[in-house]
Amino acid sequence: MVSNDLLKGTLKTIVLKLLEEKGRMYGYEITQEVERLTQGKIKLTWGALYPTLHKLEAVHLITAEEVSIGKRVRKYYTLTESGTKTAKEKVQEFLDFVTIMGQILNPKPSLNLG
Amino acid sequence: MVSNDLLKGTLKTIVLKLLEEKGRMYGYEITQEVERLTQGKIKLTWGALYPTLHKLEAVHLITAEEVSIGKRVRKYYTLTESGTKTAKEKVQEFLDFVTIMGQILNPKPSLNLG
DNA sequence: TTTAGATATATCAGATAATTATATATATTT
DNA sequence: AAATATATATAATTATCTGATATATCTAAA
Repeated sequence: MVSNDLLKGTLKTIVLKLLEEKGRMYGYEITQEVERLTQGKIKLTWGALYPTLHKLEAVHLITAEEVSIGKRVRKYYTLTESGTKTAKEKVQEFLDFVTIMGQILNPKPSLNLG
Repeated sequence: MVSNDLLKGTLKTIVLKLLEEKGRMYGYEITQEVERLTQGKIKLTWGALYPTLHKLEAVHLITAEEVSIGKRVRKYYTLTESGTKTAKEKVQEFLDFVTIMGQILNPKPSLNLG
């Protein structure tokens, strides 16, 4: 498992990036996808994820759409236009952060973008 | 400037790593060195640094030594044995974290360790 | 000489954000 | 029938950072 401390501040970046990739996701799906992509090394907690989704919705970076699945209601989230822009910015911000941390932690880090 | 959010959780890692490199440092010196190494992109605040130093001292990862410089008292910090071990662990933990984040953020990140 | 800026440590109030626990409810598998 | 997986949500607690404030010394310039 990844140290929780390090994850702080990356939750929004993760959510926005996944939505950018997948187009449309609901909360539970996001936690599952993160677990899958990281081989279980990152597990998002609901207590962190749902408040974050609501916050992102409140500032119009994502929009919610309720879909009935049988008797259950599922909330699908999609990026808004500004959300798409922010997603890119956040990812770049993270890459910059890693580069700068590398200057402190010594190993010359190179991030090969695809 | 690096997003403050991302810095959360890395302060201990930064402090321990710098002490490992330099052997002996005082608080103000640490903030200066971080600014220098990152070209001013990371500025530690005293409100975060000093509590962290006190905390690290409390759990015996570092020891403090007061040195008189003229009329001024300066507190030099040094890694303990377990502090040295923890420093290495924390750095590795960060490198692992970056690798895992890369699996979410897409670009295949490679960290070339010096 | 006095004053501004750099050096130096420290704490506190407030804000932010994550963890853990808890609540609720349906669907599926055993 | 019970357990597990699916699904969303909130509250209390804890951790940690920011920004403000306080205090004091040293040094260089006006």
